[in-house]
Parts: sequence; structure tokens; C-alpha cells
Amino acid sequence: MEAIRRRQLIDAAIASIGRYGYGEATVQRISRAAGVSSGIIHHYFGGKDELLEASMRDLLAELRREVAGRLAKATTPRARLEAIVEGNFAPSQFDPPVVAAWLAFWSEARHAPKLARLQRINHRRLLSNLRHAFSAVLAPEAAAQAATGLAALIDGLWLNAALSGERNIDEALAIAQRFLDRELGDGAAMKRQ
Amino acid sequence: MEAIRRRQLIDAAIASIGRYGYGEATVQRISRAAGVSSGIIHHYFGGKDELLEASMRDLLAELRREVAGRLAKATTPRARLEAIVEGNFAPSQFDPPVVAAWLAFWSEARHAPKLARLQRINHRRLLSNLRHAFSAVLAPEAAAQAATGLAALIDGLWLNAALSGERNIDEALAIAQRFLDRELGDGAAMKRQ
Amino acid sequence: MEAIRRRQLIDAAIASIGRYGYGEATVQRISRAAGVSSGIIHHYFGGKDELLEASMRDLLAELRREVAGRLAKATTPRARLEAIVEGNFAPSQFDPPVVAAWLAFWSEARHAPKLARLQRINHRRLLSNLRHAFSAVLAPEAAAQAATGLAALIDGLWLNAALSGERNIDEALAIAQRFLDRELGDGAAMKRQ
Amino acid sequence: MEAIRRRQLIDAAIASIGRYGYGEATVQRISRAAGVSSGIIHHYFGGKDELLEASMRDLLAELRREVAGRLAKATTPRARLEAIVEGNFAPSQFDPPVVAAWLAFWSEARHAPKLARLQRINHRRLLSNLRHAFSAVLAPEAAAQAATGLAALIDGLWLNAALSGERNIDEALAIAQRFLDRELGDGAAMKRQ
DNA sequence: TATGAATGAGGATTCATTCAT
DNA sequence: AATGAATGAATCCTCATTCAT
Repeated sequence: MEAIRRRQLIDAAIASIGRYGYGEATVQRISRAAGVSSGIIHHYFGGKDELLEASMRDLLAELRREVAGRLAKATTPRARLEAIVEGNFAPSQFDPPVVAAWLAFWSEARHAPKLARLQRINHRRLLSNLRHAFSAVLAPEAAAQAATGLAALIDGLWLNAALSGERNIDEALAIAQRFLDRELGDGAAMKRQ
Repeated sequence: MEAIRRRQLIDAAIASIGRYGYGEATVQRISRAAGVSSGIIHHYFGGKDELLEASMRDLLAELRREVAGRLAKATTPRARLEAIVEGNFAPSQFDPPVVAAWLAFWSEARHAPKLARLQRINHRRLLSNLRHAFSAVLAPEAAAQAATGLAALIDGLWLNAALSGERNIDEALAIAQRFLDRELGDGAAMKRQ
Repeated sequence: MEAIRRRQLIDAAIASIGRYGYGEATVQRISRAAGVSSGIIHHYFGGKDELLEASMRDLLAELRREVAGRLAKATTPRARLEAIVEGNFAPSQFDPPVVAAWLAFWSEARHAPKLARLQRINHRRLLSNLRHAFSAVLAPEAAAQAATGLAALIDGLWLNAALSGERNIDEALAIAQRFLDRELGDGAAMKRQ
Repeated sequence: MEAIRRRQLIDAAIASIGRYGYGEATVQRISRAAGVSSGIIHHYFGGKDELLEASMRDLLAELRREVAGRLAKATTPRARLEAIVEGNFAPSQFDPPVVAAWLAFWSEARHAPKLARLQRINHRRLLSNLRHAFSAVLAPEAAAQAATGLAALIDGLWLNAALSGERNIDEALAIAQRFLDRELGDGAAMKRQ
């Protein structure tokens, strides 16, 4: 029962942020979207802030799943990097309410320490995953810079797609592939020296 | 008088978003930060939303100035591209309240048509600037893709620097330069064919 | 079963008033203190107000027992008066939760007719007991005044001890004895005339 | 303006406690009784609790005024003691809303440290006033006991009058006078020794 | 032009009560 | 007999907005 209600409420919270925006995602609206009474949020989460924190955790977990699932099937360094890129560009990450929620959490994280911590952990995992994959074919310094660059490119491509409303994921993937072509081409050469 | 007050209030609004967050930047706090009464906001802007819209316009104008100033001095295509990158990475763009305000506006823009319009115009100008500069040395299609890629990289690098709190601008610039090196190297070759 | 549950819940109600105050003694807290579910209160009492009324009745019954027990053993008028005083100053009447509950009921009685009725009955019994005992040695008018005075002294001494948190019962008893000394000294003289 | 509003709101708070009881004296009811909007309470007092604390302070100040005014005119120890008694039995202290508010504060003080402090100060002032006056004619120990006794009698008589709803102030005064007659008769004799 | 007192709608939260199990 | 999940009305409080000065 508890698991069901928490799921319902988290989904409703993300949907409400998507529909109304973070500041206008009220307890009233979220509970109505979940088809339950307003009091239930406090029963299961203790309060609105905790529900929103749980919602951010849920977004992060979903992204982690998308990446981890693809990563598990990858065998070469290049495939691992592509898995990370594709995980970040999975359809679930472009669902409009999800996009709105991500943006809201990035903004809120600046003033909510708990959200900031989640966001920091997420960012570090992405960087660490990328660096690890690049390290297989690049020298440490080059791997670090390539990781930072690809992380930025992933976020930037996602952001532009998210902000523009166009889900031109194919072009984003092509640009990321191109980035990989060059980093791995150069890097492989460098490492061979 | 009006110009002075509007300036004061816009600065106070950005500062308040930086200090308290978008949702907690109240009329009371903004007016106190500006050293004026709370009623004055409605006198000069008509309401809180209009002040916030004016503040976003102000951020955009400042960014435009940073880019345009550098662009005016650039003579080669490469210099133009670097001018755009450096304008976007100007110190003013990493001032913490400004960072917070940018993030807030990106988030809010999803639900405030007026803000969305401003953001769209800004994004198009960036893309158009980049495409124009790339077109001098790349074929149209390649120029478009390079522009999209660099725009994403700029936003992503800015975002990561902004979210991590570290203002490691030099690394960001190095990564962007590296991107340019490669696009222009390839591109020049392609165009020469 | 019913008797056991009612006892548990009344004790828990008084304990909760003692710990949290009247307004903060919620059904949730009371039932948790009793180690039962929240629904049980309505099952056995019909509602929160009825439980609180039963709790006040319980306090009154306990006070009555303290007085009646001592009164049964008293043989002289003076002993009867002392029995009443000592019953009112029994240790059970200074148990902090009981003190808090008494104060709360005095306050609530002004707006809850049922509680007001209980309190009125209690006050009349005290006065009647005192008057009856004084009548054995004082003229009717003097007995009535002595009874009113001693009733006030008892309440006032209890109240001051209760409010100050010090359970200086011995001093209170000494003062009451002193009052009796004088009333009975005078009174006896008057009656003898 | 501020002084006027605070006065209005304190009066309305006491009236509302009198009419509805402490727990039911809501911000809504208090502000309506004051003829102002509900938000104004937070504007002038910061919150409901602060208004209620200010109301208790007001009750205490009024009592202090009643006593101090009479005390200033008293020249003999006996007159001083009567001034204190009469101050505590002034008509203002039997106004029904005031009675209800006093009872409520006594009850609430057990769980609100700020109210507890006010109540403690008040009790100490009463005791100190009485002890000082008794000291002029009684030995220190006897004066202390007489003070405690009279303080209790005052509170008890007030309480019984308050609880019974009868404002039989004359009988209360007569009983207090009688107490004084005896304490001072004995005491004077003792001191003369 | 500028103030800040005042409003009252709307927010999160609490809680007595109900009821299916 | 007993549970505790669920409800929704009522609470305090916040805040953008208005307006007399």
C-alpha cells in the first residue's frame, strides 16, 4: 500500500511540476492529480518538501537505470561511452514533465541543500563513468578533459533540446558521436605514441 | 528618476533570486534590497511578474553586450567564434546571483510564455551567430551541425561550472578551444575540397 | 475488556495533557500513549470530547476517594476538616500530569457545559463538606464563611503549589492548620456563648 | 497607528478567549472581533502566539496597575495589605473574558515557557509585596507564612468567584479582612514581645 | 514620486473522524 | 474487538496587490 501510494504521489508530483511549474505545483494539485486527498502527502512523505525530494531522487534513479542498463551490455570503451550518451538521451529523459522537473530541480538545488547534494552526486557519477571509459584509451589528463567535455556536451545538448521543445534526439546523438570520433581518434593516437 | 529606480529594482530582484531563490524572492525582500518601499515595484513595473520579466531581459541584454563587444573586435571567423565563446564565459555570467537567476528563468520559462519567448530569441541569436561564423569556413550543413554542437557545449560547460559552484573557466575555455580546433581543422579541409 | 480499555485511554489522556497540554493532546498521541490504535477512542468513547469528559470525571472521582477515605476515619469535627484538607492535598493531586489536567479542565469548563457541570458539582461538594463539619462547632453564618474561606485557601494553596512547580505540601498544610486553629478557636468561643 | 492596532488586537484576543476559549480563539475570530483583516495580526505581532503572549502581558500589567494605584495611597501596613487585596479583587479582574483569559493562561503556562515566565514573575511580585507589608508588623518567618497564606487566599477566593460565575466580591473581601485581622492581631502581639 | 498599512486569497499542514478490513 | 489508511475541513501564515496619505 505504501509503495503504491508513494509511486502515485511521485508521479503526480512530477506531472504537476510539468504542468504548472515548481512553484505552482501545490499539495492540492499534486494530490488531485494522484486521485487522493491532500492529507495523504503528509501521511506518506511528512510534507511537500520531502515529496519533492523523493521525486528528484526518482528522476535520478530513472536516469541511473537508463545508463546502467546500457552500460551492462557494452563491451568496448567506445561502446561504454555510447551507452552513457544514449542513456542520458533516452526517451524517458525527454518526457516534457520530466524535462520541467529536471530544470526545476537544477534551479531549486541552489537553495535546497538536500537537492544540491543529490545533484552533486549525480554529476560526479556521470563524470566518473565517462573518465573511467575514456581512461581505457586516453592518457589520464586527456581522459579527464574529454570526460568534462563530453559531460558538458551531453548536458548542453539535452538542455537545448529540452528548452527548444524539439526532441531532435538524432541530431544530438550525431553530434555526440562526432565528439567521440575525434576524442578517440586523437586520443588513441596519443596513447599509442 | 524612473531609469534609476528600474535599475535599482532589477539589480535587487536578481540579487534576491540569488540569495533566496526564485520562489522566495518576494516583493518585500526585493524592495528592501533596493532600499525602497514595497509599493514602488507596482509603480514602476506594474507587478512582480513584470519586474522579473524585465530582470530576465536585463540578463539577456548583458550577455548580448558581452558577446557583441568582443565580436566587434574580431576580424577572422575563428576570432568571431572565440568572441562568442568568451562572451558567454565572461565573469559577469558566473556571478552567483546571476547564475541563480539564469537557472530560475530557464525553469520558469517553461510556464511563462513571455519568458519562453525571450529565451527562444536568445537561443536563436546564439545559434545564428555561431552558424554565421562557421559558414565562413564550413559547408552549410557542417556549419549548422558545428553551431549546434558548440552552442550545446557552451551551455553545458556554463551549466556544469554553475552547478558545481567552481568557476573553472579556464578549463571550460580550453575545452571549447579544442572543439574549435577540430571543427575548423576538419571543416577547412572539407571546404577546400 | 471495555473496562480495561477505558482505564488505559483515560490514563493516556491525562498523561498526554500533562505532557503536551490540552490543545496538543491529540487523538493520535493519546492512543499511542495507550498503546492502541487511534480508532479505538471512538469505539469506546464516541469521540475525543467524550474521552476528555470521562477523564475529568476520573480526576474528580479520584479526589472524592482521597477525601472520602480520610473522612471515614475521622471522628471529631476538627479531624473531619483536616481529612478534607489532607484529601485535597494528597500526593495524587500533585502528580504533574494531574495538575496540568486539572488546570486545563478549569479553563475548558468555561466553554464546555458538561465540564462546567462537573466542576460545579465538585465545588459544591467541597463547600458542603466543609460547612457541615464547621457547623458542628460554629454558628451557621460563621460556618458558612469559614467554609468559603477554607475552600478558597485549599484551592489557592493547591494552585500556588501547582503553578510554582514546588510541591511544598507541608507548608500548605501548616497554613491550612493555622486557619483551622483560628476559625475553630473563635468559633468554639462564639458557639459557647 | 501601531499602538492603536496592538490595543485593538489585544482586546479582541482577550474577548475571543472569553467567548470561545483559548483553543478556539482563532486568528480569524480575533481579527474579525477587532474589525480588521486576518493578516494584520502577523503584521503587528509576528504570529498568533506572540499576540497571545502580549495579551497575557497586558492582563498582568492591568493587575499591576490596579494594585500599584491603591498601594500608592496606602500609608499603614494594614492599608497596604488591603490595597493589595482590593487591587486583586478590582472589578476589572472579574470581567468574564478576563477571567477566562487568566484561567487559560494559567493552563497554557505549563507548556509555554514564555507564559510560564510571566506567570512566575507575577506570582513573585504578589508574594514580595505581601511579605514586605507583613514584615512591618510581623517577625520574618511569620511574615513569610502570612504572605503565602494570603496569596493563596486571594487566588483561591478569586478562583472560586471566577469559577462559580458569581461575583460575590464582598464576601471575598470580608474573608480576606478576617484573615488580616487575625494575622495582624497575632503578629502585632508577637512583634511587641 | 513614494510610502507602508491593510487586505484576503491561497499556501502547507494538522487532526478528529470514518470505515473497510 | 481492533486497526490504521484515508478524508477534508479548519488552522496559521505568507504575500502580491491596493490605496489613502
